[in-house]
Amino acid sequence: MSKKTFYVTTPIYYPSSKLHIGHALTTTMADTMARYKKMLGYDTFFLTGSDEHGQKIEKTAQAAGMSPLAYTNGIVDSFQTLWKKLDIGYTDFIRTTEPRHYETVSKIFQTIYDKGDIYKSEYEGYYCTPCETFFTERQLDEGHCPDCGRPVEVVKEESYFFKMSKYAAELTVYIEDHPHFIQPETRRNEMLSFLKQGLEDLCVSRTTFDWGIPVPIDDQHVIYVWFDALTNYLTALDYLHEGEKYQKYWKHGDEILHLVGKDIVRFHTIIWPIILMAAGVRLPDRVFAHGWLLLDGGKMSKSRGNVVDPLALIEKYGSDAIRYFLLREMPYGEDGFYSEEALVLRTNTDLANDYGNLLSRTTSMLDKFCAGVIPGKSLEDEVDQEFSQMAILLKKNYVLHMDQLQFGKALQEVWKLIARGNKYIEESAPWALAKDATKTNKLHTVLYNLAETLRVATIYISPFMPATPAKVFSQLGLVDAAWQGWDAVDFGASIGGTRILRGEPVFPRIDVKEALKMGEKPILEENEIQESEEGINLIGIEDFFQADLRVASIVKAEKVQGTDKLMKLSVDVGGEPRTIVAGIALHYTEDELEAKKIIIVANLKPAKLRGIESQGMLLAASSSDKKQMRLLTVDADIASGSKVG
RNA sequence: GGCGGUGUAGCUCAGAUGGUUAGAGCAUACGGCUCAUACCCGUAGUGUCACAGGUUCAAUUCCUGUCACCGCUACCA
Repeated sequence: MSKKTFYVTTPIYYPSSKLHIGHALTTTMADTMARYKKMLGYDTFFLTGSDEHGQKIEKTAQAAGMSPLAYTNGIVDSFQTLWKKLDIGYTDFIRTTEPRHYETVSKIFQTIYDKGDIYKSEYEGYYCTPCETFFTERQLDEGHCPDCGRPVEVVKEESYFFKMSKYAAELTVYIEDHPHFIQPETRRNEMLSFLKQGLEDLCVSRTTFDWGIPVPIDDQHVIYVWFDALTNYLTALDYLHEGEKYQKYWKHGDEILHLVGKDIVRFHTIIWPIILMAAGVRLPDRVFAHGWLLLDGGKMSKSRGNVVDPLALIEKYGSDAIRYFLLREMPYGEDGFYSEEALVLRTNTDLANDYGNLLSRTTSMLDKFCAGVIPGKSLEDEVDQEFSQMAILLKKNYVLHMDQLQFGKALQEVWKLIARGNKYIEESAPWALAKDATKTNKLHTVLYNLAETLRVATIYISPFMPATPAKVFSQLGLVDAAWQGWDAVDFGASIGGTRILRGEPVFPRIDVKEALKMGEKPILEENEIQESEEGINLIGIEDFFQADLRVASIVKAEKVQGTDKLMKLSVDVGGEPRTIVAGIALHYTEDELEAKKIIIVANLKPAKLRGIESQGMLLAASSSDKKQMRLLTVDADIASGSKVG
């Protein structure tokens, strides 16, 4: 019999800025779920990725004088670094800029178009000309552009539309017939009431920017947002060729689960199912919306400067502690609160005092009273039996809560067993038993039960905290994988005779005052410039030398037609002519630039900007408000092509 | 504006088809223990269960109203 399958996804994140701890929440949930299902023996596929198209990326990259792809490459790297540090074990990482995705999106679009569910019409929206952006009525700030505050105008644009209206009734029936499709319940109700108002057709293409997947039947248009972004869930499974992964995890899969934040529920529970219906593809089983991780009562946002940098946090407290905090503290489907103090408190009480200390006192007693060997169980009275009974109940509740994504409750169940262990020590006072030769049997039973409690609890904990189990099992001497898996989760295994290896505390107690002293300035990411000044991300000299910096002299400068910021520079690098496109036209005129000696990155991957290939990047300093920008140059003449470094 | 939700111990929250003393964890106080990471164990509290009416023998639990907060109310990636 083949294994049951489980497919879990996170949203693909938008790389216009760095990830914060809120993103880490969704991804940690997905990872924990994937590890849990894997532990239970499911054939599991876990997908995360990045959503790299759109006007915002196009503009940001342009402002940085980079191609969109070059720009997102760097950010995607930072995503992957974070996931690695958080022990996120995804099966695949999808980028919407990959060829496989282009082809998949085109295929779906074409399929639905051929079916007659996509048609050409006119999109009417509020347009801010200086910002080159469309807004909806809701987004407007008292009738003005929310970005620049200037008045907007109503503009019509030719667009392709997706006939969502056609499927509204069918979707409503589906949601009603599948009570667990949208969770939690309140979100489901919101979506049903949204559907009750009827659906409008959805605008799925744009002509105002280019950075996206072209509409297959009309290259004047690029596919807009949701058709592109949501389809990633199928791309990664090779829906394109209806390949093996697609057959196994999607078409005939046992469970498909999308984890999302509450802000994008509608897209996943209305638009996405309808795309699938139109394309004749099976719908996912569950879309779970979690709440936001709020910071001391306020929403985390870049502009408020209170974005928590997860990397710094991991560095300081370790990834398992962060994961534990996130999963333990977030109430089901609702917003939770983060503060460094709460994190430290949680880590100390649950991980250090209860769990870590139980290991510490158990291994210490095994060393002192049993010569470092876990004894066999040699007696069993009522108290001892309580453990096996608790463990049975724990298993039942744990599975129940995990399947409902009630991570906090599942953990609380595990901690009941841990707490029982600590209480049991007090009740049976092994140090007293050890002094009485007639009570050796009891002593051995007590210590066996404690070791067994730790072993079992650690199995339950392992999907939440991937790094910890190895340490604990090693201290308990239970290095054989046979003791560590779900098959061995029942209390009462024959671990007697195992030699333990007491070690350092797995979760040292954190001095709250000490930790928060830096907490006068908690771990917050002020902005990227400051961060680099403070040198938080230290790099080695070899990293630096990866960039080939050269002196170049500008031969000719000309503004790129139809842009505000771009300047096309013809430069000479030690006799080699090159073209560089840079976003400096607001700060320099053509004349000012000519004959200047500048510093360029000579080994940057070429990128096309406005159709012009830019073969490198120049270095310039800009003030934090971007109003000032000055080129790097040399303070006296030196030959072009000279190496910098 | 419309629809929906929430308001319970200092904090985070559980709970009751209405029925004698309303719960858990954390924090606090006191006591105990010494195997342990100043840890663990025990004990002790404190609550007009948002406010005002109503139904009922009986409401914090049901109903109505008020106040406060929150979510949804389509093109944000």
